Amino acid sequence: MSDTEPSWDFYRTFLTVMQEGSLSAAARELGLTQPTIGRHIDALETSIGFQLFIRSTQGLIPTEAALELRPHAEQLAAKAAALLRAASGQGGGVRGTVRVSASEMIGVEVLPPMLAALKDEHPNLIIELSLSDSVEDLLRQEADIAVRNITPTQDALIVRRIGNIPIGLHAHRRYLDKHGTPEKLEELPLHRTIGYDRESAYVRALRRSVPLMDLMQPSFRADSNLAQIAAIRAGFGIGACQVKLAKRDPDLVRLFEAEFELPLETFVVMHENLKTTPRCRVTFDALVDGLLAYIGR
Amino acid sequence: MSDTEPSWDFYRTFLTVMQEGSLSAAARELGLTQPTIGRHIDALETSIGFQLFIRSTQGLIPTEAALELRPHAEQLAAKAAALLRAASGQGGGVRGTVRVSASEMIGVEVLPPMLAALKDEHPNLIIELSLSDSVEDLLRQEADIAVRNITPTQDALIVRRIGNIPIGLHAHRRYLDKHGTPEKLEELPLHRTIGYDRESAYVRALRRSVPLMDLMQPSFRADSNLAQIAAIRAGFGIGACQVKLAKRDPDLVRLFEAEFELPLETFVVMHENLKTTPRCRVTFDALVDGLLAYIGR
DNA sequence: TGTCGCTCATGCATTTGTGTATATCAGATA
DNA sequence: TATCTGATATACACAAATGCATGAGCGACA
Repeated sequence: MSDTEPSWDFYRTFLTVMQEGSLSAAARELGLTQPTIGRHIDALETSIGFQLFIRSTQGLIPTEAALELRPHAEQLAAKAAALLRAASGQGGGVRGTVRVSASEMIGVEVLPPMLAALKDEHPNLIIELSLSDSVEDLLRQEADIAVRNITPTQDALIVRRIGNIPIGLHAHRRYLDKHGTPEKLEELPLHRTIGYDRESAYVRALRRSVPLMDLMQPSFRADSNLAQIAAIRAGFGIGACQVKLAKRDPDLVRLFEAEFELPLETFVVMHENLKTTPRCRVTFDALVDGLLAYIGR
Repeated sequence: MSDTEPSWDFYRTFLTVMQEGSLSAAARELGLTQPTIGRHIDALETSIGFQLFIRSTQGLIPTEAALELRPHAEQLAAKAAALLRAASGQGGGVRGTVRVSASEMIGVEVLPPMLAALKDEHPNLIIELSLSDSVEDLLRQEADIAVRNITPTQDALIVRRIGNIPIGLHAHRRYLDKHGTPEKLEELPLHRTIGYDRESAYVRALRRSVPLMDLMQPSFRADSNLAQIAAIRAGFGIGACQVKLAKRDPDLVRLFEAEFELPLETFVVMHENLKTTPRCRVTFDALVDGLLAYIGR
């Protein structure tokens, strides 16, 4: 065990090897060569005093220790990326990289036009969009700004409440023509429905507020809201999706408009430290304005 | 502006230069030479595309940009240190480095015997003690375990409430012999008292709960509780300190035992991810047990 | 079985980075 | 003014890290 601190570059190499699964793949990723990567890992291992990988001819198998160090290396990488983003914003005016995190649905269906307009206004702005629902993004600085659907509990965050995005039950006209349009909620179990795959916290909360959900045995299960809306559009059956999104397609029919509507609370969140940073400031404002317009105030 | 990501080692060099104020000092700190440090900074500057320091013959003056990047580099360093601590704990059993954060008072007067006993029990444990009251330590992983006096609001933390450490007014017998012992609280303004220098959040809360405090114009002001207790011990005047600590010195007299007692809530806090880590687990337990014993259950 | 594609390991030439030594400048002190 | 101590910058030699080329092992597939 050497007494001197290992090069921080070794941590990056280590993480890349963990992510890619082999020295060669990590080398391609980092723009280095496989022998170099191998030597980095060797050096890191001797430095910390234990083995990180079991070498095999079909790749590297991480040891327990390596698995335990991985999250640390990921956080390190997140910080390094955040530093680089901060650096990219230097030089006056609105410039540099801003990283936005949003759910798949919001990120794919709702944000793009807003971000496009923002880019038109600020040509020097580079926008990264990370599709994730993790609440910890901002604190780990994996993103600068997040669009979230639950109240952020953490301090040190600037939270702007947008309002409720209405969720309704929808089906494609083609499906309804073939299988009939349910008149009463009780008929729902007789229909092909689209639901969640795993029992996430959100789904459990949903079950509590809508007891009816328990009766439904979805014939199409997907955790991805995007996959769900794709299934609705494909005429697979009846599913829940944002009312505003469904309205864009004239062939999507809303069902039980009076009886069924879930509110999806929406927030735009940013770390307090970034509020004076021009690139984050304008992006935050643009998202707030855009989303307010989207829900129709 | 180069397109390739700078070496993470450059970040470490940058931070050290910021901390030390010169290339030469940073070189000594890092065990490298001044030309090497200079080249690192050069490389980092060309990589991010703007100047970080204005060179002068008596050191380096950081630019605005450098000042803005510094906190990012510090967080990066904290993460790197946390990774290394995690690595130090590998290998089975209780081993490696654990970093404890506590207030000056607790860290100097209360913890040392507990930590000594802990070390006796686990010889392979290396204990780092960081004296700080910052609440963000744990989230930034600047420490593994913290002893705090306010309720931690953040999620993802394991919080163990210890109880209240009683704070009382005390003076040295020598002072009382010379200036008399106040009989009523109203006499306090006539005495030499010891108080806080700046209006911290804690002091404001204290003022609210003890209106009398407003009448006192401390003749000795210090933010450091250690300095305050030192002043009490030196017979400077009347000040507040932990009752348990005062009891250790037979010449310290408690005043207004019936009328004045502030509770100092105490918690031991750890990040949830560390609860399965042996070195953190045993240290957490030792601190909880030790502090419970200290307040006398 | 032979070949292709992937992997890691190793020897060697080259590039890159580092250290040593030195020059230069600014400020404090006698 | 002379001197000492701190700082950065630069030239040059050396050490260290990297890339290249190659060898060898394993699995998929024809």
